[in-house]
Amino acid sequence: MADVTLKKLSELLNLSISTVSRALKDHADVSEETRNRVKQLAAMVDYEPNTYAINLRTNHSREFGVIIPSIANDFYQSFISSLEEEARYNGYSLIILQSGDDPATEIENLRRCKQNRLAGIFVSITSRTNDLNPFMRLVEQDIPVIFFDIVPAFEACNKVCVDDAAAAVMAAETLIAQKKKNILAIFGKNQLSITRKRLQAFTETFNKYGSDAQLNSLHAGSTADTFTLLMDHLASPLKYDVVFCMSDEILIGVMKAIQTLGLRLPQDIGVLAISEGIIPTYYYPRITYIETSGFKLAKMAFSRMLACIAGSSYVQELKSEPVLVAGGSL
Amino acid sequence: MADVTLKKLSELLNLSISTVSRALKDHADVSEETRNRVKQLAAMVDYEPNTYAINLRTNHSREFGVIIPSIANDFYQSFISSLEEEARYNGYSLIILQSGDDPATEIENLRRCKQNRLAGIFVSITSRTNDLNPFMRLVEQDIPVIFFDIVPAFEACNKVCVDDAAAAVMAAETLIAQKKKNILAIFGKNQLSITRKRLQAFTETFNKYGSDAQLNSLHAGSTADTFTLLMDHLASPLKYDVVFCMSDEILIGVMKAIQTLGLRLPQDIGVLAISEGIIPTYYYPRITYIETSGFKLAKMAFSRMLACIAGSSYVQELKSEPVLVAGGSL
DNA sequence: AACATTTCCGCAAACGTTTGCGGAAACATT
DNA sequence: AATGTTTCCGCAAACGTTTGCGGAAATGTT
Repeated sequence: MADVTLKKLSELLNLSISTVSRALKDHADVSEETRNRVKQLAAMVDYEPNTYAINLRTNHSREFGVIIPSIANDFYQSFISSLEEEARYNGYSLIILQSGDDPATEIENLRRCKQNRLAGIFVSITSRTNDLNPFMRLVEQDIPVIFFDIVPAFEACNKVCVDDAAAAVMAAETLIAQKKKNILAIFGKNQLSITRKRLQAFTETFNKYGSDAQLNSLHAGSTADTFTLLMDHLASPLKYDVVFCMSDEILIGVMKAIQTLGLRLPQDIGVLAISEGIIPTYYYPRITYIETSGFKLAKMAFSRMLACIAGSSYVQELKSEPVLVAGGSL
Repeated sequence: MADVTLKKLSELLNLSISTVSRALKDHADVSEETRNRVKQLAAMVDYEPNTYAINLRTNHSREFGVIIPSIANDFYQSFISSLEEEARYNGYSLIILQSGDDPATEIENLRRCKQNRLAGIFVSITSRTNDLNPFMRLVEQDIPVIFFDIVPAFEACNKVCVDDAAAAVMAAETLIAQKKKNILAIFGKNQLSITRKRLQAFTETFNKYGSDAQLNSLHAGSTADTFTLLMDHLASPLKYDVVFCMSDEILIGVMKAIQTLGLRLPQDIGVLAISEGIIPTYYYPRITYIETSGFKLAKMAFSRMLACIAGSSYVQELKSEPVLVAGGSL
């Protein structure tokens, strides 16, 4: 029952191994009749090609590596979910490796990818990664590397990421269009590049439109930070008509405060967020947000990967366009 | 630069391939001196064994398959995160395959695992899976299969899952200890086995303790269902002093209603849930919940897998004990 | 000094595929 | 009828590793 190989098939059919192999892949060098005989028997005995042998012979596999800081994150969750679908549809599999935001583990994961001779690697670097050489060395060995989400700032490499500036611009424009006049905007840690990009684009947009809105931009390092900050700033008398949240983490803190204070959306105050799209559905009414979902990003990353495998050698930097998803919080 | 093999090493060292191979794995048949020479050169030229060849030769790989309905789920997220850590620590990798709650895709994924000759498979079956034979066939081919979370009801197989009954009992006991008298309990779809187990254990516990609490148990199919149901049942005059939520999905709907109605935790009403542990932290105060986290489950599943690979042939059914995590909602 | 034992290493087969090449048979063209 | 062309198939090498076996040299035992 166990392992049926090309050899066994060839013996049963009085053919050579080569002919059986070619027949199974519809090679023109074998007659239609023989092809059918072979395929029929193969189906009957449930022949399955030995992937180990194929990999060795062809010197490549149909597996991609995915290196991320942690899978426990809404963004990576949607990204991987979408990427896996694409991969499966194209006959590839995904190997997941978490770096736990530790550069050393990241290097170790990279080594494993190389050792397993994966067909390509998708990687979202840790916040503390500063040596990109190990990644570049893979590229030199013809293993395509696609950076996504958190990508190196300067290096010439394939990058696929959210258009942070565009998302922030869209947020600002939405608030301006809604004629909000007293805006409390909460951003993440100042040293993160994502924070700087979003903050800059956000404020610049208000200037560009010559808006007369009062804009108060604050930073919060975590959900808990945001909560205490907001409990203070949203205390009555209420000075704001809307709160803008740069990320899901912040949105959660803001909503905790709003609930605790008994404020109601959208009558008492409006809320607009930049979000992966999961958290906003947890509230009633649903939060209006600018989507930076991993789904689209994954499809872009995957098609870029296929292009690389097909031989595209130049590098490319792709950005996914944000989309406004209307809820009832504005 | 590219591919350095045993052959190249052997030529550089004037040794045979076999000796080099053995030296690298500290085989006793090669002298200490030679071993060191070999290892030194190998390190210098950055030799990396060809995994394809090793797999073919040894006829097994260090990769596990993980088949789940969808990765976009808090439970699977924590499960996989934890499982990947364990695997990596033990030199294994994880291949993720989503079935999209479609039995046909599930079979296809299973076929791919078999074809890729993975070392073992972790699987959480879809809600519509009823033919377990394809899985059993893998077991016969000496590929261990560990079912987790959603497991087959009757078949003799390795199962690792949450102790649904124990979690429900703990929930009931908590409510009784808190002397709650008017309980609104929301459960999921009645046809799901998880619902039946939790509902039964929950109500039986109240009977067992001879509680005089008023218990109203309702079913809701989704978050939206729960919301509309609760908007009705929690309308004033408020008849309940606590709401019990069987799952995260239900908790979200309940909280939406509570927020919309402007009820405050825990003064106006209490909330207790059975949860994966993420959602309860999204609210203020944090929701008190019975944890059924995937972390512990993953560790149990992995060690069971290792036992299977080591030759343990009997099947085992493991349950993870739930834990009460106190928040401020009771 | 003769023999037995240990130490160390190489030969070669095997794992299951893919594929370049060559060749026999069948067919088509003069 | 002789030649060129096409159709169909098999031989054998190659991918890089592991490992049983055998054997030469070194060491130990009478």
